[in-house]
Amino acid sequence: MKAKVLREIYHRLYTHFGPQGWWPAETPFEVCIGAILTQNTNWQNVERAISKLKERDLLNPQKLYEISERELAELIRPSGYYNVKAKRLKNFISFLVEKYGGDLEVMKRTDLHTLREKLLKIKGLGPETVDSILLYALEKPVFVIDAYTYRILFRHSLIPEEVTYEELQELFHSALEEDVELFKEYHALLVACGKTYCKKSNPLCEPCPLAELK
DNA sequence: TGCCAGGCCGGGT
DNA sequence: ACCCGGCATGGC
Repeated sequence: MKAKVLREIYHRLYTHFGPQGWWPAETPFEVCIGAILTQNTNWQNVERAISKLKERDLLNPQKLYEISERELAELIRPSGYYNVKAKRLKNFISFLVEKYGGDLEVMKRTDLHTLREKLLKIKGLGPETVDSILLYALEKPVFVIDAYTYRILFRHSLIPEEVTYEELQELFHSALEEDVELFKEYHALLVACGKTYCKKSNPLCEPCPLAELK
């Protein structure tokens, strides 16, 4: 029932927006950094911050491990919340360097469920950030839920207002084939739809590519 | 100009 | 177990 609607939404969005080819980053490590920097923040601002790190050739685990938190905060300033985010980046990078030698390939080999639990314990990483890292940097079959996912489904009366992250994620997991590329593309399409139409400032979602869902 | 953006934490009930 | 203020920049 609901599973069919979720597949229908995917096809509608794919037809409307075309392939998204997410995540916009050159390396898996860059995905991790972007996932933290984009917390409640416009992607354009994140790009500025990442450019600063690239300019100085600092976009790798070892360099960011060695740099001071103050200096890091200054570099990522354009992304907003730069003090808290510098701390959050440091927390993640320390974990990566100290437990996995700074190697995402090594991290990738550890059991998915326990890895997710460990990442969630890092201060500053919540479910969306962790799942973005798992899906887009580590290629794990985990569906990412974000504000757009919630808003789009809610506006189409497909979920109750109080639905939790885990419940919503379970909805997608049970409705879809366990396919990393599908999960990546679907989430990216929801973001595209949210940015273009399903905005707070456009409460009626006009013109909505998902109009008259059955 | 004010509102918004691909969250999450910590302190208070 | 919730609820809510705080965190901050840049674009529209």
